[in-house]
Amino acid sequence: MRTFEAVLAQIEQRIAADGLTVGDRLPGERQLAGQLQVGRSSVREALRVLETLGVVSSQVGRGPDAGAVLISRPAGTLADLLRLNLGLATMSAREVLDTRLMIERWSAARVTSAPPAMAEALTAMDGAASPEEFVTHDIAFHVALTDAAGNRLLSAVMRALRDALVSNAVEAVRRLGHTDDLQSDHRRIHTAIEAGDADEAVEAVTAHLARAYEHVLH
Amino acid sequence: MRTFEAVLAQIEQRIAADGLTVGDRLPGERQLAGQLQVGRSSVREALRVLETLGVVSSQVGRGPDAGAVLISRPAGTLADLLRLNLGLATMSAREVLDTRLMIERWSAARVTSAPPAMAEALTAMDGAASPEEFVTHDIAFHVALTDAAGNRLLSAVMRALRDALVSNAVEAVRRLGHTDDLQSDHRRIHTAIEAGDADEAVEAVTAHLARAYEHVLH
DNA sequence: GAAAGGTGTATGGTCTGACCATATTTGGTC
DNA sequence: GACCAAATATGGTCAGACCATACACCTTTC
Repeated sequence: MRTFEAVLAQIEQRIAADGLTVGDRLPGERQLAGQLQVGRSSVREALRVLETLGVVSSQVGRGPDAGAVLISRPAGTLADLLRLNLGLATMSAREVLDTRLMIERWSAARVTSAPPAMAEALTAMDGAASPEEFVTHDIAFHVALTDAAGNRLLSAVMRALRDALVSNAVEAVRRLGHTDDLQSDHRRIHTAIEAGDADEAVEAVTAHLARAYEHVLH
Repeated sequence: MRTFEAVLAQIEQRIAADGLTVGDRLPGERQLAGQLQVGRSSVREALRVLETLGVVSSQVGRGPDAGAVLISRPAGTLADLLRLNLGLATMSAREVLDTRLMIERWSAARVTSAPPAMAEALTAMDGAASPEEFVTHDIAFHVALTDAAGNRLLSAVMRALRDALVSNAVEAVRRLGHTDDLQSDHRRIHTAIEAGDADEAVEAVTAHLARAYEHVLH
């Protein structure tokens, strides 16, 4: 086992044993290296791994907030994961989009009321001047839908999908030229959720994404 | 921007520009450091990030296979992500299990034929002597179901969920004492898929996981 | 006493150079 | 041709140094 992996295991074990939680600080790199009898570079590589996994955040300087602080932000890691694996062609855009459809259908079937963020995104989309702006609010609409389902893991995945596909979406809207159909889809989804009609909400989401797929794929 | 982040961006840009794919090699750490005019430690931290994301694998020694080779193994990263975030209590076991239910329902609705791996896991479960052994084959059964749906992203997520929850599952089976009900569920799922009855397959998966949930949660 | 400013210091970030273990390549030897 | 030893390129690790940053602390000033 490489040294930094042993450090990783030690840190993880300490988090569990000491009951550390979000906001708590880890010892400094030099102190950690001394305690574990390893070089500072090995500690740094372990911390880099934890940072990549969205578990710690390093702050320079001095004071209560300096050093490696425990956080929990899996969305960024997921986004990197999707982006790089899409780049290596071991995942297709089709698979990513199908996953999104699955999550949104699941969410639409479970939300009991439309969150304010959905209505806000809806009105903001009306005034969108550019494809970029439209996609920004469109994404906010769909993320709000997922958030309303109350599953933080799915919310994180949805945000990652968003980041991985935003450029495709902007390009698709640009090719499409207009957003009237997409907008009416949005209103249909919103209305169904506000009415508490889960089946209609699922159907509306499915129809909306099917329409969008035609323009995103290829 | 930190130096290693710039290195990261450069490497990613190079992968895209040169059309590198799985199996291709990156330059050595020293050579990369020289090309980018940075220290070797910065290159190493960047490579550590890529390794964490399941995109490169480093081999020591000399020869065609030595050095940083491009791979694509997102499952390990996802497993680490879930395990650490479960440890920090920003995700609950309930949310993870609901995600699994969603994926398995989605998969059950789409598979057209049961893969051989499902039948194998089914017969292996009959002879399982310990909870550990039973869970091993149970997992193989469910992973095979997801694999049959043909979405590599979902397969990777399913494998990550498996790794994150295997200890919970073993404990649940131990408490339960017997696996008769779970086994009959498995046969029902398998039969439904072989018969091509998607609705029945989804219903069987839902009932099976609902039963399992009672013993895993709390 | 309070405000302002300067100094000290602990932190992460980076670089350099060295050494080790490993695994292949190379070249010599029988 | 087969075998063995040396050279070499690779990642892995360590030690030490220096930098930029941001807070802590003390001094000065009013």
